[in-house]
Amino acid sequence: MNPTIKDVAKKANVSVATVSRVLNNLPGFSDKTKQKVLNVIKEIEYQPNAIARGLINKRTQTIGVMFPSVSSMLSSMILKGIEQAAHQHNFSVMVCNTAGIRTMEYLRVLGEKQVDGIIFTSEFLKDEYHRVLQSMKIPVLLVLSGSHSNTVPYVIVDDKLAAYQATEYLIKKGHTKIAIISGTNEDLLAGVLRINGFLQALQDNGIQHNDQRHVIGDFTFKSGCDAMEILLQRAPDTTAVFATSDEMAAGVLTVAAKHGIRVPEQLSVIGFDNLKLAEMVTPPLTTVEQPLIKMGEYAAEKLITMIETGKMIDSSIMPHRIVERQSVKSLI
Amino acid sequence: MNPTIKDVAKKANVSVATVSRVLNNLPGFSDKTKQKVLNVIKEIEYQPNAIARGLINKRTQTIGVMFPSVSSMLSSMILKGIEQAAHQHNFSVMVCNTAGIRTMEYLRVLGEKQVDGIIFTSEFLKDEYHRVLQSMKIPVLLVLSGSHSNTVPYVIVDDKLAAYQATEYLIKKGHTKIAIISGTNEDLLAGVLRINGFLQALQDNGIQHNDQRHVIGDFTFKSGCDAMEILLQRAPDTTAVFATSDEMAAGVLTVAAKHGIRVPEQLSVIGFDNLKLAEMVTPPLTTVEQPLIKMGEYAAEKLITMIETGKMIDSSIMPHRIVERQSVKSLI
DNA sequence: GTGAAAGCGCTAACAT
DNA sequence: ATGTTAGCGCTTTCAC
Repeated sequence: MNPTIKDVAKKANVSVATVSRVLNNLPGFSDKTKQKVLNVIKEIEYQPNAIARGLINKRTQTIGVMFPSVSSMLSSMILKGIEQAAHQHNFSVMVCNTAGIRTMEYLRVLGEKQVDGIIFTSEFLKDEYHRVLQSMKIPVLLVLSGSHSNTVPYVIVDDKLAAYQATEYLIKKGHTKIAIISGTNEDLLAGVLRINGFLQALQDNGIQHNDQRHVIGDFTFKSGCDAMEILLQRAPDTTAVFATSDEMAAGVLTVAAKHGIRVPEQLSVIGFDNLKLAEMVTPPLTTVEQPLIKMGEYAAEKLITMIETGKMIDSSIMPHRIVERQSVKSLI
Repeated sequence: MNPTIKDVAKKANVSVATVSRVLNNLPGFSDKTKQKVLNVIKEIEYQPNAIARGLINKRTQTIGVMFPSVSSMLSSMILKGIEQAAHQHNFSVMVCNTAGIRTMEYLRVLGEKQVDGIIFTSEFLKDEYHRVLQSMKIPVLLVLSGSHSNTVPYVIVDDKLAAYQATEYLIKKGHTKIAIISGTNEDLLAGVLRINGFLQALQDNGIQHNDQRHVIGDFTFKSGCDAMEILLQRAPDTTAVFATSDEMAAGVLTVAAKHGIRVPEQLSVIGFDNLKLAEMVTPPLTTVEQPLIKMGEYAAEKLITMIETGKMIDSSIMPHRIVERQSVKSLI
């Protein structure tokens, strides 16, 4: 059996209360007792039991993080940020790969495990989830996602503006035959918002949008490939494509290469996310950066603030920026 | 306050013991009491408190996973497998991003949090770590890593054989001027073993190795780029390169493109890992696959077996295979 | 088949 | 400054 607080109390000839006091730095012990206790702790290699602590404190110092897909490059960046910040504040993180389906089950598990808060990523917070989250009475934060409720704070970038600027970037380089490979309109954030930003930029610059230049994907590489094949059929005179995820942009690159279309000479492409992938493809991808690690850090910090103060915090829009690499050519 | 077992006992007019019995399906209650209890549970939305359970059962149903880098594509694949299997067996997973430095600290945290077992990935298990792990008296499993101890089971691929076969693959395609971009010799697994496999294959096929064709990297994209630049200086007549990670292989591709060297026409390249990245680069990368998700799943299952049975399990070598894509050209 | 009670390892009154 | 004690929410003897 591992030594308990009783063992150190006994060996140090003090009460468990005193040991607890020095352990938690509460007032009420002399320097000599402190030393005595500390020595015993070291000697018998005592480690406090966080489970016992949690039972009484009603705090487990752990947060749960839900991802639809842990293994995506996007998720792992966010996770990195979350983990970093959480650890700094003495919290641990439990990961849940919902695969977009086991969400309710995980919510139950996290509830039973008494996590102090939950971060929800990349998946719209359905009302169904929101309800159980409310009954759990713990803080929740959304990263790269939204909800119908205005009581759940989120951390996102301004998707519409970012898409607007990406499109404008292409326009400023002299492109007018611009295509978009986007998510669906049902996707309330990364879907519609980016489409709208794109459309708006075209309109503001007096460019007529041609629906043949809009293909729907699902943010994955595969869907980017498929979308590009379709685009090549429908609008072969396109000179630039805005793919609303780097993975899809990589698909565009792959299919372009397959068809002997040179990027950026014959076709310009701009992505979205700035994953590590973006600099690994050929040519390196110009893209809209979402500060994913920062967003994760920020989210964890905000969540922990909510946990510790019990107060709501505001949602935040994080800054995006265009990272210029070599996949866009200027026509002028 | 959340309802406790007492609340359901009271409301169902039974003792807490009985509630506990039906909760855990222990013998000793009639069908009617069971129904009564179950109804109350549903009615007041009672959820057992896993923390209280853990305190008494000495089992938290959670495992800790240590990664030197959570955000690497390799780690996230393994994590996906671990998470999947863990969840299936009713375990949760706590992730720890050691960044190769906070390991000892995390070990302490995991100990205090009373995790039931630990999976250690991609980082050699130093004796220092091993000692504290032993004092924790919980099962440990290594994935893609090793230790000096033979009491810690691991899950790996046969790195030497895999490297041998990758090299042989190149040789069979008629290549003789083969370079390797590898990890260091200090890296006891992915480092030396792959180098040795490479060397052995050359030797077995009567090909003289030229040290100018060996450049050291650290498995990252950046190091692959740097290594490729060096290689181009030192041995420009190389016709094929074996990069012992896909990320480094991607670096080779990038630098080759920058120098106008066409792959695979002028230079063949084979990678290692088969990350998603491998099919996203241009040209799609021929590579040695490590079944990362499977390895994660397998590791979690084995660890859980150890936790539940208290018995040691054997180490396992998982099958690798060469995935042929388009980065290698046959010279014959 | 069911209940009373002890206790897991700790913290937090409340005494002294 | 330090000790005693009552729980936190649960499981598990041991009675009945």
